[in-house]
Formats: sequence, C-alpha cells, structure tokens
Amino acid sequence: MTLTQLRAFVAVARLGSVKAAAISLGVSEPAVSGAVAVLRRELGDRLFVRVAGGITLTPGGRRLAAGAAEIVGLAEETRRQVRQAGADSSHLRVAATETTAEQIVPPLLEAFVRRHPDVETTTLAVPSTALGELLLDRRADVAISPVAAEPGAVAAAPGPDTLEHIPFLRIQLVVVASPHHTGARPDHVDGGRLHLPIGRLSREHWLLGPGGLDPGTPGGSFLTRHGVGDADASIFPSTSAALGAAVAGDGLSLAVLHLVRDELRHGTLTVVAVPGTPVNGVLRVSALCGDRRSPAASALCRFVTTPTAVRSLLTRATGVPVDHYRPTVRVSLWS
Amino acid sequence: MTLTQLRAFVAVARLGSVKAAAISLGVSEPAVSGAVAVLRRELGDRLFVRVAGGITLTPGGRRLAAGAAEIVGLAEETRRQVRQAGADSSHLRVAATETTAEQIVPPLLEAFVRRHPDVETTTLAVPSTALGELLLDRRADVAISPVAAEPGAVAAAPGPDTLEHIPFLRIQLVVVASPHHTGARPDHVDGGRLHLPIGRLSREHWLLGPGGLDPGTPGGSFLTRHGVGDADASIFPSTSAALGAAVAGDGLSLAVLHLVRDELRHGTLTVVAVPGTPVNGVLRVSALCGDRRSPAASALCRFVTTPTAVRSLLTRATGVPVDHYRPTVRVSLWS
DNA sequence: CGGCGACTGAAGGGAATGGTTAAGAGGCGT
DNA sequence: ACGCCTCTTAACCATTCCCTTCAGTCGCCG
Repeated sequence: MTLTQLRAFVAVARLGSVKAAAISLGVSEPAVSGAVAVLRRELGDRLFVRVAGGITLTPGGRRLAAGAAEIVGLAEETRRQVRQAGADSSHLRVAATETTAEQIVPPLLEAFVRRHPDVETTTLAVPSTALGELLLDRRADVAISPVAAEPGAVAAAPGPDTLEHIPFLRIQLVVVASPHHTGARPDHVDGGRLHLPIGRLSREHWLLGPGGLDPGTPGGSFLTRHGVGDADASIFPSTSAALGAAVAGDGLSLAVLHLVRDELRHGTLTVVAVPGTPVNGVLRVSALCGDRRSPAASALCRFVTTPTAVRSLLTRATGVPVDHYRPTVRVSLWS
Repeated sequence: MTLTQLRAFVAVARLGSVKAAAISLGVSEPAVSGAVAVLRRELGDRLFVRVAGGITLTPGGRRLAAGAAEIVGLAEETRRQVRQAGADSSHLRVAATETTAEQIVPPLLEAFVRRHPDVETTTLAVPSTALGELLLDRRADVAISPVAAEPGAVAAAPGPDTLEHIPFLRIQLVVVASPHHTGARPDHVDGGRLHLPIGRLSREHWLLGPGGLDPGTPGGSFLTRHGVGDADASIFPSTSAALGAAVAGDGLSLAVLHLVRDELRHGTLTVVAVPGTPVNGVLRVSALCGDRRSPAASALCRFVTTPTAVRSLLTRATGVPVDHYRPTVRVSLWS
C-alpha cells in the first residue's frame, strides 16, 4: 500500500472513471489501473465494479475511499507543517480526557496563550488509557487528566525515561439533579436534600457526556464501580448538554463541584447526597521528563501552578475569543 | 515520503534511539538511518539531533512525529476496515456542520439506527463549505446542513452527476438571552420583551458554539452579515455550553427555537426581538445522485421525511444509549 | 453484428525503495 | 588520550514501484 496508489484510488473514487483519474493525475490509464490492481490484490476486495454509466464502489471500496483521502490529505498537511515549522511559531499539543478537554483545557489554554501569544495550541480528546501512549509517541506534548486523590499517597519519584506528573488542582465530583427530578423518590428526601443509597445508583437514569464512563477517570471509575453503564445511561454530545438535560429534570449527572456552583446557587441543580461522594480528584499535567520535552510543554508545566492558571480554572467558563478558538480533535486509538 | 519511512521515524521518535528503533522493527540500524535521511532531505529539516544521552526532536521533527504516527495508524486501520468490510455490516458516514452535528444528527441517527440496527454510523463535523467536497470525495455518504429558507424558491432539478438535496424540516433561529441579561439596556425593553436594533448586534457579547459563525449556515450568515465576529464573540466548546452561558446571563446567543423551548417556558431564557429574526432555515440532507449512493445513504434519505424522524427531532434531546454512542469526528480540510 | 469507448493485462525499463555489510565520524566516560 | 557506543555514510544488491506502449477484453449502442 503506497501513497501513490492511494492517491490514484482517491481520484478514481472521486471522478468515477479510471480514464478521468488518469487525466487528472497526468498519467496513463494503465498506470492508474495498475495501482488499483495492486490495492485490490493486497486488500482482497474488488474496490469497485464496472456498471452501466460508470463504476460503483463496493463497501470495502467506500471505506478505502474515505480512509485513503484522509491519509493522503494528512500526509500532505504534515509535509507542509514540517516545512514551515522550524522558524517562528512553537506548537503545543495537549491531550486530555473528553471531559477535561471540554471543561478544563479551554480556559487553561486561553490563560496560557494570553501569556505566551506566540504558541499555537491543539487539544486532543482521547480515552484516558491512551494519554501515556500519546506522550510516548510524541503525538502530544502534555497530557491533562484527573486522577483519584489518594489521601497521603506520595507520587513516586519519576525515573529518567518515564513521565513526570504535576498535580495542580483538587476537584470534587458530586452527583447532581434537578430539585424536581422525579426519579429520586420522596422517601429519600431528608431535610430538603436528596439522598440516594449506593445500591440505587445503577437503577437511576444517568446523563453523561462522552467519556463520562471512562473508567480511567475518577468519575467514570466511581460510576462503573457501582454498575452504571450496564444500566441505562444516556450519552450526550457534550458534558454541557448532559448537564442541560439534568437541569431539565431528566436524570442524574456527575459534575465537577465548582463548575456547577452557579446552577446550585440558582437552584436549577441540587447536590444529591450519595455515600462515597464527593469523589475527590486531582487534576495533573503530565509530560516527558527532562530534555525530551518541548519548550512550550515546559512552559505549560510551569504555568499550571501559577495563581493565574488556577484563577482561570475557578472562574466561570467564559468561552474564548474567536481568533483563539481551535477545535478539539478526537483521536482514535489504533494499537 | 513512504509509509515505511514514516514507520521508521515514528519508532525513532518514540524510542529515542536509532538502534532501539532498528531492533523494534527487526532491521539493521543503517536501514532506519537511511529512511530518516530520505525524510530529512525531502522535508529540509534535521528532524532530530544527537544530544547528550540520546536525541532531541527539532520542532519540525515533533510535527512529523505526530503526523507520521497518525498516518501510519490510519493506514493500518483503513486496511483492517476494508478487509472486514464486504460481508456483514454496512456503514454510514454523516457529514454535518458543527451545530447540526451536535444538536440535530444525534437524535436523528438514534432513531435511524433503531430502525436499521445493522448500520454503523460515524458523524463528521466540518465547515459548511466542505460538505460538498466530502460527498464528492466519498469521504461522507450523506450531508446534513441547514440552508436559508428562500420563500418561493424551487430547487433546481439535480443534474445526473451532481448532488441531490432533500429538505426535511423547517427551523427558526432566534436570538436568546437571560431575562436578567445586563447587556440589554432598559430602553430596549418594551412590553416585557427585550428589543434590540439591528445596528447594536455587533456591540453585544455573543456566546456561540464552534461553527456558530460559519457563514455558510443561516445563523452564521446572519451574524457575520451584521458585523458579529469582528466584535467580541466568545466561542465555547459546544453549543450547549454557549447556551449555558447565556442562561447565566453572560450575553446573547442564537438558538434553534424548538430546541430551547424548555428554557423559554421556564423563563431561564427569553427571546430577544431583533429585526430580521426569526431567521428561517431548512434542514436538508444531501447525497450523490442515483446509483453513486450507498444503500445506507439511500435508506437515510428515505428516512428523514418520515414522521418517526421528524418526531425524533422535535422531542427534547435525550442522549443516546451507551452502546449506540459514537463520537463525532472533526475533519480538517486540506485542499 | 460491427464499431467504439473504457478498463485490464502483458512486457519492459528506469528509478526508487528497502535492505544488507563495512567503514567512518563524533560524543562520552574512564 | 583512549576505548566504547551510537549514528551516519558508502557501496552494493534484490525487490518493488511507477510509468510507458501495445494488445486484449468487456459492455454499450447504433
């Protein structure tokens, strides 16, 4: 499988004709046909078949068309980026869990680039198990993730060629629901506060964002440990959307305490007392040790413990200016 | 630039040593060194330099490490998918604008896969200008996007090798804000309803999701036409987050009317009367014509106009079951 | 049925890739 | 200064890639 072969197939898939693809690539028809033939043999799929008035992609051909276009485009984009990398701008790729990438990283990076205006940033949302791999593969410069706060536990001294973890903020996760949530039975109301025994967790309706059940995060670990996930949990496109549904009274959610304090104060949400909560966690930034770390990564590692950074995380989410906005990229793991 | 060369560089970047990379790939050191040398010449970058205790990537090398790992992984994943495509499952790739992908596509696809349980779906969020390209490149099977509702305009009959558009739902976009929003001055309150002259739009604080200013969508077109975007608009990680900030009274937002009716009824949001609003739009699904369309795409095209589909879009967002959830992929354009 | 357009296959050749072994270059520690 | 380890270069070879021209095959259409 070669980039040239993929390019040929992309052209065929797009133009619907070997001849047209050959012309658009500036080569002869057999060149294109041959490239496709190699792919056919290697993948064991016809890829496309001749049909009245043109060609039709097989299911495998459709997958390949999508993947090949992606690969070819990515290759060209990478080439371009490397060429123009050296000089001016420094780049920072931040990997985080879904929830962290949505709620924590944006304000933190906004404060960071305000102090380092020349740094370009990219945010990657990945399952927590992939964070270490991404750092080791140099696909990310730093990782930001929540871990369970183990009382009294001291982090082991980092070895020379492993990762360094820098905790920078304690967080508390609480179960929240609308005060009018119908799922919480009256017999669990005590002194105006909703109570819920631990065994009932898996029978409630949970409203979560993507990655809300990631067992590598304190929140996902708590939920899966108590059977949520096998039960009916609804996954929303974002944590904010899940919280919005909780406000509407559709069920329970698990939220970072200080991020919902407005809703709690206005009474649109209320904390549900559940044994084992609040779940204590610590946000930490991880990076490679020593000189295997990019300058921008080092700058962020120093930045997260400053008062400016902490303040950006504790104030209400405010969005970022249009020209600072960079979309979060979801990275799949294939390994 | 070859996949083998990229694989070699990925190994070097990850392991921090040519020797280790050679061992892990099962080849000799000069094989790896040579592959890197070709990349170096082609890209005009040292990629990495020897340094005390190992090697250090240059800025270009860091970019390449990230891109190469992505490319290699994607190539392998694509190979795997094509191999196991033919038989069983059919796949549907849905492209949509950011806002549509977040708010419209999930409930629609949830209803669709409930009727067609064997269909796997993937959602792609892209700028509106890229939707057509994605369809032509076969990177997406169908596109779902809002367009301005032009009263009386009749869609031109689709040519044989162009796209077919099927409108399926009228929507209205309204400007919303918290009733306590401080930005709206009292002199614009009339009969308990907030009014705002059109010239003031660009001086208000806007709270939008990604793609909220996409000029190819009715909403983004409306906002950019009136100067929003040059002014201070805050971009949130999701449309839900932007709406949440609007509820908190941080500014104005533009929302699909029927998607915020709960908030309007409960009084947490109110419609701001702005000349030119509500903005009328139509959601439509686009696909290639005739036989250049996959079976799953045809099924979705037929499905969207059914009462079941419309009902799924009009009821309140409910999330999707855990095992139906597929993350939305953000696709970059490189063309 | 014959013609015609379009895809496929068969040589063939030049260039690259991908690999080897052997030797040189350069940093690091003792 | 010396040896040691690692990366790099050089020379070289088999294989594959990539493109060409030429010939063949398939299906549509008049």
